[in-house]
Amino acid sequence: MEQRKDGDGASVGIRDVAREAGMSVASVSRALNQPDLLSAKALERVQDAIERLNYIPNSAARALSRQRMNTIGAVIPTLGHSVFAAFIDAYQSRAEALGYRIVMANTHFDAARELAEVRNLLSYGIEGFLLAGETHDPELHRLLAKRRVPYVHTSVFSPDSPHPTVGYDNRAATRRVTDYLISLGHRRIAALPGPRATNDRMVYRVAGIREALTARGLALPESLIVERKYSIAHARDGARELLSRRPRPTAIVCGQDVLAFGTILEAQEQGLRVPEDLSVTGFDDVEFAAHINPSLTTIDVPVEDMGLRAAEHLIAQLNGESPPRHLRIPVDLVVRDSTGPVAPEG
Amino acid sequence: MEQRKDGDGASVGIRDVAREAGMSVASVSRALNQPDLLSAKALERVQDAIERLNYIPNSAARALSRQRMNTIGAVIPTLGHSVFAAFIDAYQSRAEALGYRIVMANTHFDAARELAEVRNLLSYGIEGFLLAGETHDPELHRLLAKRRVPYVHTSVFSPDSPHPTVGYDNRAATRRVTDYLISLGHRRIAALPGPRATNDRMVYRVAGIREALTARGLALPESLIVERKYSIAHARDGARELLSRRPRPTAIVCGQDVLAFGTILEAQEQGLRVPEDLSVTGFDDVEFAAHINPSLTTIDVPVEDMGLRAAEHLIAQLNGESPPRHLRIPVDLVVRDSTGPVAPEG
DNA sequence: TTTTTTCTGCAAACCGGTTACAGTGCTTTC
DNA sequence: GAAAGCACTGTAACCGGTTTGCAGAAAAAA
Repeated sequence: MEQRKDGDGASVGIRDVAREAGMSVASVSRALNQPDLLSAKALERVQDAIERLNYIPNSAARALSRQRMNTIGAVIPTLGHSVFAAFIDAYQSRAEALGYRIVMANTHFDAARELAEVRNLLSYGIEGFLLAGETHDPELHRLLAKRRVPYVHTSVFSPDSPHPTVGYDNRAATRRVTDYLISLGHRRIAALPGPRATNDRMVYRVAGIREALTARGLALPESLIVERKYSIAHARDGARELLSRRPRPTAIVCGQDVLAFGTILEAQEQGLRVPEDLSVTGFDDVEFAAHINPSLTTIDVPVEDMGLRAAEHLIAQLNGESPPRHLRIPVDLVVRDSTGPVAPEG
Repeated sequence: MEQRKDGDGASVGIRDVAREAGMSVASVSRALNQPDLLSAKALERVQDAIERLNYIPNSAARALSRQRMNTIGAVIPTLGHSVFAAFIDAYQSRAEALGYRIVMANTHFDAARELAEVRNLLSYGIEGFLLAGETHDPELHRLLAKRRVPYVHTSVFSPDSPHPTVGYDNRAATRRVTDYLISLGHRRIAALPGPRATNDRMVYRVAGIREALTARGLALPESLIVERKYSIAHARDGARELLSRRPRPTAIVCGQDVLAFGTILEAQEQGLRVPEDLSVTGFDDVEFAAHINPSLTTIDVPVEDMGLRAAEHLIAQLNGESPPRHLRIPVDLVVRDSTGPVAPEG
């Protein structure tokens, strides 16, 4: 068949190394994979030969033979959101420390695209998947189940789900925020989540707000829920809409810090004081949250820790261990200056 | 040898598909790779069989046989900086559209770690590398050259470099910013870059400031250069140091938007008005730059475009084409409200 | 020196696609 | 009607490590 082969000895194979070292291919392979089985001097001879020839094993051949790639996937909406970026950064670092490589795919909040990506990565030999959230095309889980490929849903904690989760309880988090606002005297509370159709965390976060309100006999009417994409400009637009409602809400619970930042800017532009005239809360506690003016009351999510745990969870599964199916990452309400008591009725 | 094999028909091979379709493996392979060579009905029979068996080709085998992985790497400092995240996001999207996958590695601004990562990814069969900046361990280039693996330096544009670059001229960018400040009457201009030892872009940016000043007979004394890591808190600390110099600088050119944000906050905390008492500039034009108060004068870097171009550049090389060795990504000075004329000497 | 123990080599069969080369059947042309 | 041409399709070698069971060798222990 005559495969392409560089003339310059660019491709050195294990057989070449064996010849150079004056040993068998078996020994070379053993030197690489089970060095304990070799005598010290044999090992050294092999390593010298490897060095001399600048041999780098062909990992496709290795993967084919071993039936493992030592690679796990990260299938997330987008790196454009700092929360995901920091999350994946930690995931990657931990995975690497454990001997795994990361292949990344972005879904851009599109379930069909997510399925296609997973299929693509499966064919690539990916051995485990990190998925964002827990709402996915059912075909996706069917695929993974059929191939027995481990996976973990992240940014959610759902102890009753049959699917492993490593994350936090989104509903409880916004319930807590809302409870806090209620305790400050707020009664007319609005929600500014991200698009719920493509992000189940946002569904839960809105549900949490509603639960807290309902528990106190209050309501979250549809007119006080406005969805906007995750940008400051979109957020301002959404805030404008909410602030035009009459009576005006005294607090807005945002699904994310960027949305909250936009909301504060819009309120200030309209001459409203935050928090005196309007309380605003965020979610995630990104870096700027503590530094904007007023500083943002938000939910702190330890994304680095979550990324690290997700990697460990997946790799434990790959090693045949059975880590706890669900891992809760604790989140905290961080009270800063964007929330305050409701102003006395004017 | 008895390889591990799931009993549940989890691993369907091309031979199984061939059997199911009643055709040869060659035909199945052709159906996947050169469908034109097959008759319509044959193609359909194969596709049906693939569907029925839920066949996903094993890409390790494919890579072994084809001698290509269709995978390129992204070796960057960290995803924690939104600029890199957006950059890689675009890179990944474009690469995927062109049939390539991305494997990521973070160096955390450590050259030794970078070399190790590249070695690691080479053994993985990575066919091309995106590298951040142009200062790297010489061994790295030796390795890549020996194996004839294409690569591209990004975020820099160096037409005289022997190494391909896709990026912008950092020096010219800060020269422009500084010229602008000088035109506003500023004479005592300070620099707040990120750590230069681990980031050559910062070296160039400082050089650009100095060049502009020197051209007007002004100077950038070492006492007016303070390096700080990329966080708001570190930036505030650095700004505090610069603002304690006497006479106080009237403008601070920051190496990055986050640093500029911190500088503005610190100035405001000290009771200085921006831009009346102090002009501040950033670099990158991240999302918040337009929205903070005052909005930030900065250099707009089209990172998405750069990511896309980097992917195209690399893949063109892989296809045996010879793209222009150096590609300049245009950057723009965006004048906003954080800069203004220097106050009349009080 | 003898008996163990510890290494090392051998040679071939994998892993699962790809593809050069050799058909096969069917239509076209003289 | 035979030869030639064409469009498909099948066979089997190959990519480059890994593994294996046992035999032979070297080193360590007795």
